[in-house]
Amino acid sequence: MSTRTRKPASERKAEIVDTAIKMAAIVGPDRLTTEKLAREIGISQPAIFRHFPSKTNIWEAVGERICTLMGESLRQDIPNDPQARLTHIVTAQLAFIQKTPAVPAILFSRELHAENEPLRKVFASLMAARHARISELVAQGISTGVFKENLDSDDAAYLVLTLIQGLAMRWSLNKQNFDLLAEGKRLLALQMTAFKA
Amino acid sequence: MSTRTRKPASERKAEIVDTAIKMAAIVGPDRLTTEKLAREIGISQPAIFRHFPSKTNIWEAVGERICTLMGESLRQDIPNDPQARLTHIVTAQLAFIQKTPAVPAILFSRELHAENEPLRKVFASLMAARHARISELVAQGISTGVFKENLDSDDAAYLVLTLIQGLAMRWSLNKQNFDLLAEGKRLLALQMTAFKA
DNA sequence: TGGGTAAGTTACTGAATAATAACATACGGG
DNA sequence: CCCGTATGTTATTATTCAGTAACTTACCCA
Repeated sequence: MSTRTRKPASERKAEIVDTAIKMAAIVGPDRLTTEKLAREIGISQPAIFRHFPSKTNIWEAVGERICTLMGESLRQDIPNDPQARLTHIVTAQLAFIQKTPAVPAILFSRELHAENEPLRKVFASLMAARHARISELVAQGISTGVFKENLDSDDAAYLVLTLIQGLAMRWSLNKQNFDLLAEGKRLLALQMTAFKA
Repeated sequence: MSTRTRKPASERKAEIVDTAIKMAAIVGPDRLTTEKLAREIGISQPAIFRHFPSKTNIWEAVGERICTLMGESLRQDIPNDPQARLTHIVTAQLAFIQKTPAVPAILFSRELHAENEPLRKVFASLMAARHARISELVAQGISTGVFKENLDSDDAAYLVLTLIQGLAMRWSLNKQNFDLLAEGKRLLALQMTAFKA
């Protein structure tokens, strides 16, 4: 009685998704088999298919879950001036990546994108939304006079996005062996000098 | 006689490597099977193994080949002033990626890195060399007074590298659907305003 | 409290894929 | 010109993997 042998579907589904996210960062998204996933959870491999009709659906659920998590991580947007906001949004993004290294792992996985169009779309729209948000902040900075007038806010936003992505990639390839946040803050400060009036 | 049915080993080996590079960009490095490779070349699948003891060795040869190609692509270094040189090196790099899209594909393939340590090292040292080169150019720019004195040349070099990588990734994920060179030049120009004295 | 169902099990299948074995022949050097 | 070997071939294997089939039982609720 104390040792529960089964779990309700909703709970088990969430467990599968969370475990997939956790393990994707370790073994790589495409090398994560249903067998490994099941073993980590402590159930048999076919039990996975009680909860998802196919492996593809697990990845779609992972995409949705990461969307939710990422949305939450940016809910609080405290600072007032655009420059501080920009720093804040980049910092939050890097912190999220540090806590959820599966994100760059999945993002960099060309195979997953090739195989799973819905997942690709989820991440593409995540990136587009992020770009729009940053671009908007830059535009605010221009109008309040902290950024120079002839700055293209879309270009600036791409540079910032690229900074996040490039840094995440270097961090990922170097086995996560430096302080992502510290490095990000320093480089962003330098980056923003290109924007200033 | 006109239709040669066999090729000398050296030629066939090179053909296998070149075809692997070509196809890695299309189907993704990890989805490239020996069967697909052989079919593209026009030989049987086991024929591949006359020339390479295992698939891993093909990827190592690919790494070496890309090293060579990339080295060649940067041999001519015409401009004199550091700023133009920086532009030139970035442009050359982007042009190379445009011509050899397998490079970002392989670079972003976490699976390959996980499975093939020698290949990971090849690419890591390629990136390190590129960083050193850019950092050196920035340092020259500082000493000749076009870049500001308090600029950290390593940080600046990371920003430039990150620009290349991030751009390559966006280009790769967006199915190579914009002008990599034009976008790169424009963003680099903006980026460099952060470096100027 | 007992019965139906949801959540699990073991045993299995078929497809994909790297690699091997055994056999065949093109072709270059003596 | 012809022989040996380098470069192929077809047939086959072992493994890994997603997914299915058939059966089992824990747990909830009437």
